[in-house]
Amino acid sequence: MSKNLTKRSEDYSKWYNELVVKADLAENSAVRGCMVIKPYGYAIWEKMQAELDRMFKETGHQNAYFPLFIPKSFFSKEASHVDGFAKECAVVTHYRLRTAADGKTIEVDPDAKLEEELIVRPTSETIIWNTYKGWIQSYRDLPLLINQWANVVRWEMRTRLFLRTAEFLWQEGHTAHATETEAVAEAEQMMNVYADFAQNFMAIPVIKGIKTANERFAGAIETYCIEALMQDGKALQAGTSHFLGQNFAKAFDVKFANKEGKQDYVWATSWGVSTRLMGALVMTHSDDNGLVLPPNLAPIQVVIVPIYKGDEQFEAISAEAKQLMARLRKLGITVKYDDRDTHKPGFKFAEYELKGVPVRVAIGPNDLANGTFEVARRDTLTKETVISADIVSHISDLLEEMQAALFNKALNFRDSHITEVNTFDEFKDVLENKTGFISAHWDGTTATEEKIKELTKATIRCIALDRKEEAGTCVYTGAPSVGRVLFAKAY
RNA sequence: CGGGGUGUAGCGUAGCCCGGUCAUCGCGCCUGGUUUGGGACCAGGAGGUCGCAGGUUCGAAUCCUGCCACCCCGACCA
Repeated sequence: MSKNLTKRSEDYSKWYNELVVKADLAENSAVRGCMVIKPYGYAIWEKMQAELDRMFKETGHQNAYFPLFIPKSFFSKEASHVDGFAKECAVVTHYRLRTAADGKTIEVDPDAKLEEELIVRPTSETIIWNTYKGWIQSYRDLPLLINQWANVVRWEMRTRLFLRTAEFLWQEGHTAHATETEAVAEAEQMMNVYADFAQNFMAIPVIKGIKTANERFAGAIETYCIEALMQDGKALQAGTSHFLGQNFAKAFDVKFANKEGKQDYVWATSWGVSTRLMGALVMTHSDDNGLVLPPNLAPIQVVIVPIYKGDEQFEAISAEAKQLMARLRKLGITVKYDDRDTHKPGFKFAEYELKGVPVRVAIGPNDLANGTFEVARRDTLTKETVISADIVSHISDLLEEMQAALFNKALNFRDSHITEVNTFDEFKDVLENKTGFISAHWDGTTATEEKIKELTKATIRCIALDRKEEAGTCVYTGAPSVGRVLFAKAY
């Protein structure tokens, strides 16, 4: 086995793919564009799910589940929505197979053609709003705050593990409100929930902002987003929250009686994050030795590796290891004791580094004699010797410290890759040579945005919510601008 | 869907131009032994319809045609 993964600088894509596969997170399946999420990768996703679900419930949301199939006619009800998704839908046309004339193969039974084709959901706005129509009559039924954990299918031309697969797992929140103000507040709240989750739980710094009209979700009035920066200097949209106005309510005729007894259309939001966050995790923190997991997300937070000669030493070390394991578990820390005698310690060290286990404790005869443990941390790859009396609090503190250290490291990288530019030459130079976000004035037109994209491949990632008001002139056209926006090449 | 590339054992590959002892090598796997503080070593062993289907030929991994899959670049996107 080659000791190092492909150098990031040479080919980041290859590095990423190999890392995902070698860290045992996922692989391409036999089905075009789909992926198999392997147990270790899925365990990370489960941790993310649990935390997000907790945050959704704390903000008053409930989970529900809606059908996988959407009648084609639902889709055509919201015009811009269908425009946005029509080109990437899987469609069910038949409901039965039969044995072919050759008696061996199976073919689609032409007699079993559906009256109306079913779309495999690429997102669930339409089927959900069709359902909400029956649930909402009065302002007393509002707000309706629902989330669903589901899989969706988007027939993408080109796929990439975690970042863009034909089928992916996600959650999608769909809420209905009596007023515009309340719906906008909900969309903003969920963007903040996502930002908190990304930063505090995944240790991924993000920029909160709104999308330009060009980048907006199909059918939305406003799209809020969180944008992250990967180690190769490309941006990744990590989550979105949409204010949908009354577009879907009108399309599906969802009205309610307000306090004055008047009929009005409800106001909507939708918001989602997906298994793409797994890709963000890999591309934000990992290094050439493998995955680097923030302690909050690590399926195994601490691994204990024994170093021994002979059964007697093994027994003594195991006793010590098991005692430490029990004490750590009492604090809610997940620990694995790797007592396999089929692999040498060095092999195990490398293996757990590849998997991104945050803390490794080694116990050998020297430690046994001295009453110490060797503690190694994954992020810095440093080792230190800790005495028995301090070991539990040391590890507990270390996990917290690492969580913060990973965030700060990513934050420093991100902040040092936001560059203000004032000329288009500078824009192109920074984009090609330094990479990252470019903060530049823009005249606010879609035409300019598209022209810049055509010339440089950079898109406007977002208009940051915390940008300062600053008069200037557009970096491309020289027309007046009220503030800077963030450009980047993106995944 | 357009351009480029690849497909040989579980993984990574050599061979293809120039058809014939060519199915190569490394890792992994199995057995035995010695090892164990950073991916062990020695010896022996198992494992392949050379992506699939046709064609050319006495003979095809190698040449031709079609198809499929994957990767990269573009368009699209969470």
